Amino acid sequence: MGLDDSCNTGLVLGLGLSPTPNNYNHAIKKSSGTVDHRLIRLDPSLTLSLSGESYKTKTAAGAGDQICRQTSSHSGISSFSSGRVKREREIYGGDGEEEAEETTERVVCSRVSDDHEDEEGVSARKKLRLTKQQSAVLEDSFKLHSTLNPKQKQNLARQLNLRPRQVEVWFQNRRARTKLKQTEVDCEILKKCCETLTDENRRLQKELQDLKALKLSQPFYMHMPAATLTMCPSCERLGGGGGGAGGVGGGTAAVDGETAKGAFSIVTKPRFYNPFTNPSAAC
DNA sequence: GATGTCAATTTGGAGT
DNA sequence: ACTCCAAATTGACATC
Repeated sequence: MGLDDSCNTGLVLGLGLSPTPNNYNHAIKKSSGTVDHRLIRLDPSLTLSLSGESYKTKTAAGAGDQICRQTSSHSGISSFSSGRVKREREIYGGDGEEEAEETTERVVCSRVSDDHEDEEGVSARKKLRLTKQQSAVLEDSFKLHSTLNPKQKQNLARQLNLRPRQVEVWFQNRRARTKLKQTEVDCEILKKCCETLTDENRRLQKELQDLKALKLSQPFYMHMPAATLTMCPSCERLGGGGGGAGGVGGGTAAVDGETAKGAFSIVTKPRFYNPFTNPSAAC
């Protein structure tokens, strides 16, 4: 609570602008660096390297971790797939190599962030809860860039006394929350749009019915080709209504020049209203 | 105890 | 092979 109460991430809200699973993913990815979804290049250089030696030692530490975790993990069901091993490598080596040796034992067995434990004096089993200050800093950072490059991740981790992996997870979850909220916003907009269109459709249907009723109520002579007298509702000019099913070709010419003499002497063939040549559109 | 929140985990796809 | 990420899920914790 309070963490994402305000979704003021600076994201542009709007239909068609929300990130879809695919373009969102592509928008934030670049070949050799990380870029946020606004395409701001943060750090073009991506240098994450490990020597084989340090990798081995840290992986070995991870093995110890595995045992420890299975007894102290808050979930207790971590499976440690191959992906998990990769994670361990990242957590304990990849980003914070200077403190990896120091923290391996500590982090591995306490499982929960030690700073948290220090602050609140809770057991290692208690779930980590970021402090308000940590959340605030992360939020600020997220406002600047919704993705992190390794350097930024490491800096944040050091600043907040968290593991880089925790920072990374926080950003992942934060992006997920942002997207969820965006989806909700889009859904609301679509709902309103649908309501508007439904109303408009209803109105047009009614208008059509009124026109039909009006047409039926006219005397016989008014049943003469009505389309020849179509009047543009906006400019109130008489239109030719040409191009209809019955009046292809000479229809328009028949109206031109003869209109002033009256409808009866003009039209020789019935003409039908063609919505695609609606005089209104021509105005 | 039902529910919501959130950190953490798992899985799978994409890029290199 | 490796990294990064999104999406789905799990489980601890808070709130009512």
